Amino acid sequence: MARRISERSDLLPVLGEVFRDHGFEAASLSVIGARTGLGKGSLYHFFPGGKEEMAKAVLDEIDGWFESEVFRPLREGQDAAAAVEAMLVAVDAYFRSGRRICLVGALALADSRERFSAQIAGYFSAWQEALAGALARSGHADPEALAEEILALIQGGLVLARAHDEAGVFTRLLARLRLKLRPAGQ
Amino acid sequence: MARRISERSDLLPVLGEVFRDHGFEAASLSVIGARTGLGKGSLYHFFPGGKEEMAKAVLDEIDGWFESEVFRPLREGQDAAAAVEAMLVAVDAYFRSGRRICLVGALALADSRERFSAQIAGYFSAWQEALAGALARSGHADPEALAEEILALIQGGLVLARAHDEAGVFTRLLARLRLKLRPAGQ
DNA sequence: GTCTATAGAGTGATAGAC
DNA sequence: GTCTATCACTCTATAGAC
Repeated sequence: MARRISERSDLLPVLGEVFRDHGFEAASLSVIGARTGLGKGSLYHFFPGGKEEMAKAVLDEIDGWFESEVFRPLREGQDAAAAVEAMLVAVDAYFRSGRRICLVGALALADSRERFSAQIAGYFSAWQEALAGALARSGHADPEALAEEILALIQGGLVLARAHDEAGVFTRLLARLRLKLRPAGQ
Repeated sequence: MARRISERSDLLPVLGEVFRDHGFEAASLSVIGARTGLGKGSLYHFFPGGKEEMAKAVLDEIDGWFESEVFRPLREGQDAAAAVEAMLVAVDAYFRSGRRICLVGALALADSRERFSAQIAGYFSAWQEALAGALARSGHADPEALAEEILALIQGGLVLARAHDEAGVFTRLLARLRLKLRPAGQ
């Protein structure tokens, strides 16, 4: 019974992809076991709270990634317009130009939404506030509404890309968004 | 064994709400039975193909509703700008100003997506083509891209409204969209 | 008798918890 | 691995309309 070096934090990216692929309900412990290479015993050792604890840990990890790679740069970037552009680059990379869905958005629409409502709402609120701040600093009018619109475009773009199974939709929407943001930026 | 008058078409709205509330996977036959007031016998009598046939029938009904209430008016409306405005009114009513999610969009993000991919893609394609036509007739530049953007805003707005459990997001996005569409309209 | 709508016990498979 | 609950689904049995 070899003791394969597994750490909770190593499991989170795999769990994230499993939940993205199947959703929370349909991600069964056997699928999770197959993808992680761990038995149910090990999974419950790392996550005594079961699937719910797994999903919460994944959401925390996602929130942490966006906090350091997206939200904080938006808040602290000297050049606000450049920070917004950097956000678009990071978002395009993270969502693989529309080939990867947003787990937080998907959970918001799912049956299990209430279990994670605090984390879901927190993620979008933090994003919107950080983005609105950067938009305000770069001279855009009504930055809160514009930030809301940009978040909706991103989430809707991911829905449409998945619906058509064609990532181009997402790329086109981001390109149009860039054009719209440019005039005020320089 | 009283013979209560049930028709397949009467069940579809209820089934639609069950799938909206729980998603396809998590909508169990016992939940469906409880909400419809029918036993498994009746459900399998109306839908021999089980849950999958139920969902496909619901998607067909949704597509039919949008076809007659949204897509056809967009295609055939004499005043194209008024037809687009009428679409926004119909969409706001259908999604209860953001309190009701789009089942088609939710399925696009779900595990079961592949079973319904043709219907999902068809719904969004028909919508986008009809909308792009009306936008072109009312004088908008790049109508395909604008139609794509409007669809993404609607879908993203529904995600955000659900994420924040606050329908106001959706209403605000629609209001902003109206402002953006007005200049070219008159 | 036939057809349609109904009810629900019973099937094997599989779920998540531990 | 073991547990119990629940899953989707099958099947038999009904009642009433024709």
